[in-house]
Amino acid sequence: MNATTRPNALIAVRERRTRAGTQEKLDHVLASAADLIAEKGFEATSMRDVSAAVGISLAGLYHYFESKEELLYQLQYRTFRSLLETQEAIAAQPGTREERFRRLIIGHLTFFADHASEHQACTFELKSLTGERYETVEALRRRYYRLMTSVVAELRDGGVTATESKEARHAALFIFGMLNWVFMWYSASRYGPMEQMGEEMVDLVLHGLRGTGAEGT
Amino acid sequence: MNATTRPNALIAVRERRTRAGTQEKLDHVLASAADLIAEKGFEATSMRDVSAAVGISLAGLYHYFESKEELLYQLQYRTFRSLLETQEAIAAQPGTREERFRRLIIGHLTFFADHASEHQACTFELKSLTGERYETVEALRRRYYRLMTSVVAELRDGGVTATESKEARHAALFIFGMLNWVFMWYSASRYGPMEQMGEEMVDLVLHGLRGTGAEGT
DNA sequence: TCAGTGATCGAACGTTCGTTCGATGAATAG
DNA sequence: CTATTCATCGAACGAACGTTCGATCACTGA
Repeated sequence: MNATTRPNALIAVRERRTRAGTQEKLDHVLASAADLIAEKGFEATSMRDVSAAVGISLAGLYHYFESKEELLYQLQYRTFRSLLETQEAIAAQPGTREERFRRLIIGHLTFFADHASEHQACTFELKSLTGERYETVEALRRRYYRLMTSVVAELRDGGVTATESKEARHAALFIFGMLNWVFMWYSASRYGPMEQMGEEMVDLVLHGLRGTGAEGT
Repeated sequence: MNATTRPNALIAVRERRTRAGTQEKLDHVLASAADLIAEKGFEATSMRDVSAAVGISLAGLYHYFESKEELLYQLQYRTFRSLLETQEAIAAQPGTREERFRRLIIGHLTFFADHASEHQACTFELKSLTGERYETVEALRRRYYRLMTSVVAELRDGGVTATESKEARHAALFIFGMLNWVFMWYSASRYGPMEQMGEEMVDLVLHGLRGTGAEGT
């Protein structure tokens, strides 16, 4: 049972003893790496770039991550894990279907507005992970997709069908496109707070382009 | 006036005399490169990969493209140019606002369904271009954005306002998200023809999640 | 106090990368 | 027919990459 080759060691990487402050430094490395990856892409970001940005030596970086892919895996895994916790808590709160949908949309947007670099690194570097690491992150992603799809299907199908309709599942995928594409162009200074962006998106999805007119100038 | 350093030589690369079949081979190289870039990403795709996939030598590749970035530029420029021609022709055809909107949505989806690799290379490798090459492609992208936004604004604002409303511009960006995200998960065998996907998307955008109910099972 | 180990480092290894060079067929214009 | 240009190639260059190694410090538990 070797620690480096044990197949299920992906999650419990930090189980061995560490000195105080090590976890914080690891988080700092991941945050800096996310910024670099968001700016230049994962392949174009070298371990030397990361080591320079975070202020430790190249060899020292390998004390925290056994490989470059492991670094990206940790980044994606922690981000999705945190998003899922946040959104599942939001989905569990009481309220009408519309209210739950609205809270999830705004929850997604505000979460990634606070983690813009992580969003880029998670969205555009999907296939930079391989094998078990890819599957583990993909499982999280699927779980999040199912959460959102169930809420969309409640809205579209009226909560009367046992299984989601094909159109509802497609609509959920369309909505994911809106949610994630926002970060291709959004900036708070040009577009105002993300919460209002979420309100506009909810209005579009609930009522269509002609809308209720309630949000007019 | 050196051909390699002249600033405006980006478009008219093929102005010098070529032998018969050269243009076809150039297109073939770009198509193969698009497949590789879509599969592995631009940075991870080496010139050696491209040369092997297309069956010419590494040095021979540099007869067609002066650099790796020029190859990506040609790929993106030609793709957007072709998309713009197609969609501007569609937008010019007669019909109601709803019909024009529907034709453009389906036009976008079917164009990239036929050019899936090019879509990935154009969407996820934006910032792999630099300087003038980036600006040239970005100008095409903006032109396409304005075309779509004007049609969305006609629908949302009822064609009565001289300038597009903020909400209409945001809605157009949301719709771009749907349109482009489709290719993250779409496959014809699992989801059926892209035309129907477009119909469902148009219904969602026009009437919202509760919709008209006309497309029910 | 002192062994053990967590944390960090400079230097190097082997590989792959984008690009260039000089040479050689193959087509074409005069 | 011949000079020119297009098209193609093998080989190489220098740089950058991910990763490893062995050696130090600096804590920490007994």
